[in-house]
Amino acid sequence: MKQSDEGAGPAAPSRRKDARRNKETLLEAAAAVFVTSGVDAPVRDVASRAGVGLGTLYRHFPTRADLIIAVYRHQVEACAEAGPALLATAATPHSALRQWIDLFVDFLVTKHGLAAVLRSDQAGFGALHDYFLDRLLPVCAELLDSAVTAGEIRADIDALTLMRGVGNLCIGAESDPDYDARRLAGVLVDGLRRPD
Amino acid sequence: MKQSDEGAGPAAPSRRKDARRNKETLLEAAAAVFVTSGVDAPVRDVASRAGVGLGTLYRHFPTRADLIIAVYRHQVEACAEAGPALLATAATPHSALRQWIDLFVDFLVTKHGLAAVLRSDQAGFGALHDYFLDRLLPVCAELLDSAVTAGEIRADIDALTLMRGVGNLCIGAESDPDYDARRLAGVLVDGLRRPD
DNA sequence: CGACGATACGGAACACTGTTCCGTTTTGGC
DNA sequence: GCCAAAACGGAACAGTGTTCCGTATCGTCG
Repeated sequence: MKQSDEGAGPAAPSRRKDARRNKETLLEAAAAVFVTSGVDAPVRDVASRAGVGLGTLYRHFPTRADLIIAVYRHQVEACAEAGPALLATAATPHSALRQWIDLFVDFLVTKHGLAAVLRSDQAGFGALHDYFLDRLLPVCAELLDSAVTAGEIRADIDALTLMRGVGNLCIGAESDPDYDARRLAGVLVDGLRRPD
Repeated sequence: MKQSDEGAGPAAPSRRKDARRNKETLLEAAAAVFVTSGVDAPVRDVASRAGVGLGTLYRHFPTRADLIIAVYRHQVEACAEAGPALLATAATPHSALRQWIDLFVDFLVTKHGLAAVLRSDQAGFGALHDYFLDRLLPVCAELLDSAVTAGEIRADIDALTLMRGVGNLCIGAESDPDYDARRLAGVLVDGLRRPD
């Protein structure tokens, strides 16, 4: 309902060897191109780097967002799993929240243009936005709730607003050494503390 | 050196009546189109709404950024002038800073897509970015310095980082009622307070 | 081993941008 | 009224994402 391969299982790999190989090649090419040219790199660059035609790329990844999701899925999963872990090990819920936000910011800041495209309303990027939210919002909400329940922070900021805010703070951070998104995110999380 | 009409005086208006009229018409058309379709609206929409050709538009506003700057110049000026005024009337420098940030956020949030394009690295938008910074950064720096000097806030966030952060927080705020950029900016400014 | 249908491939073609260019039209001074 | 300078209009160019379909390849089945 949300995406092609989310509705009915893990999307059985093709029976054809060339198809499987091309998909793998495309993922590697995309990862390489994203590192050097950012996630906004022309689709043609990815296809040609992989040595395949545009049609092939689009069959495997119907939209640009699907390609980006596939490339970064592992890291998003890792970030999602880190939430509960931090909650268990950190001194306080607020500390866990702060550390988790740091993780999230580091992830975004090291992917050229990801934060920007994450927020984009451009057609076709909705899937990307949705994926991140589906996967990470519950994690953020749990951390936030814990901190609120512990009385450490104010209760008038919801998880969605916080995540979008932090994501927005990361936009452009990778291309400007004078802009310190990490510190800014830290200030934001500081600002959540109960005004008292 | 920076822009067409900034280097050598206020850019003498054309001696031809049709040229002056078209420029005015274009500004009105642009303002109208920006309100309904955002500042990302196709240039063609502005030209056709104004009833002129593309060539005419581009002669008056060599780049899209010039058009946007011209449309919002008044409001940017007003925001810039509000800085010293707030510093003089507010109870504390931090309060003045907060109120000024509120003004800035309100301005950005009410202009569809302005915050996004302000931050954009797209070719041709540098002028827009530079204009905002030239005009508002000194104002922000003064407010920030006053608050730091008064010992109200931490000193490790510079004006550029703060402005870009606040600008980023506003991205997408106009198209999502669940995202409260104003409140988030308030939290950020709260977070600037000396941790003590 | 040799068809043969399903599957996947490649890249030309399309739609939609911003921007440039230049032949044509309009204007204002003489 | 004439004419050079200025401005106009929109076709044409360049760079995107995306679609489409004729062709090539693969895996199976006889």
